[in-house]
Amino acid sequence: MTEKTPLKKRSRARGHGANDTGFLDGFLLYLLARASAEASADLHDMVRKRGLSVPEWRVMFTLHDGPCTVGEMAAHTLMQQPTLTKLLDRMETAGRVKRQVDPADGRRVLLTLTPTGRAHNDALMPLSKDYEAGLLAGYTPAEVTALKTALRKLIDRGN
Amino acid sequence: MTEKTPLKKRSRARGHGANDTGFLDGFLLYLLARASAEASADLHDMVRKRGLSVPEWRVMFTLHDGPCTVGEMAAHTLMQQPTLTKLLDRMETAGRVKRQVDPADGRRVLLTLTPTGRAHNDALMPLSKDYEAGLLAGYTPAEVTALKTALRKLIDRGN
DNA sequence: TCATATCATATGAATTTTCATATGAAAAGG
DNA sequence: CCTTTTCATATGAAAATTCATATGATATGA
Repeated sequence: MTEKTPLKKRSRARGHGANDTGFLDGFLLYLLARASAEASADLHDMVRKRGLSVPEWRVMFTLHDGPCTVGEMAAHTLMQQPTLTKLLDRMETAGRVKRQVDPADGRRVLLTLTPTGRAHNDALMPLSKDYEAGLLAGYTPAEVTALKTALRKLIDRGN
Repeated sequence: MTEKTPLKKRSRARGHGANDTGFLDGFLLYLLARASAEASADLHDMVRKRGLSVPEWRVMFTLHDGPCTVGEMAAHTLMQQPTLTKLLDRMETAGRVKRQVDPADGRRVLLTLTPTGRAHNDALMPLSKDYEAGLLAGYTPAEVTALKTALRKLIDRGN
């Protein structure tokens, strides 16, 4: 009877027990991981509702910006290469992406979206933009810029 | 001969092909996920070198701040509950954590560190602090505060 | 131009995670 | 009380991920 509300189930889990003012709460890597997970949760639910897993969606979103090789994709989507290869097998079977050997270098495989994949993507793109806008509603433009700059700095530091 | 350098292998993967100035590079959720992954990578490598998986380490780190239930732990470590239950099975077998039914509520299970677990933890704690200090070296204290505040805001927004 | 080293992706067995659901404990209602 | 509902954790089969390594393509050097 209860309509089943899969969205927003990860809501409480805070405010009691221990773990509220401990070491972790000031630890940058924890804040990053948790902010990333919490901020993405609802969008990820929407993505799954449309029949895509989050890794699949990441792959397709990356391809929106143009084709790339398997290795580049692995780095971009934060996956290990064998994990990605197997995901690509499934996505190729599902008709969402296409693999073709790079004519310039027979070791590389170039990935592109199929029309089907592009359609999925186009449907999700505005959704994602709206979602991000909603997330950032409580911040001033300066704050947003500062946050993104700081994040980019962290990313580059790793490379 | 080459000493094997497992650290810092995820280094290039940027600067060519497409995907350098596309949609993704400005997308907050992408920046968050990637910053989290890149910033943590080397510490995670150190953790694994000491014989812990990253999820195990997260569980133990959380317990450093005090005992908690399985559900609280799942929320804190960003895992699904069945995933955590099975991880706990392994960690209990390995002698790192202890489970005991909450005397106040027979449904809940309270988690604590064993002495062995605590020892691992104590060894990793200073390492983690140093690592974070290194990460934040390029930022002013004000920037650090602003970043952490922004991240906390994102976390709270989800709840 | 052959070895040989290196690089990019694929493969397979073992491990881990997930999804759906079961189990058992407390709360609520009659 | 006794039934029903809700809550917290566990379980089991299926799916995805990982680790180590294989495969096949391209540089490199004698």
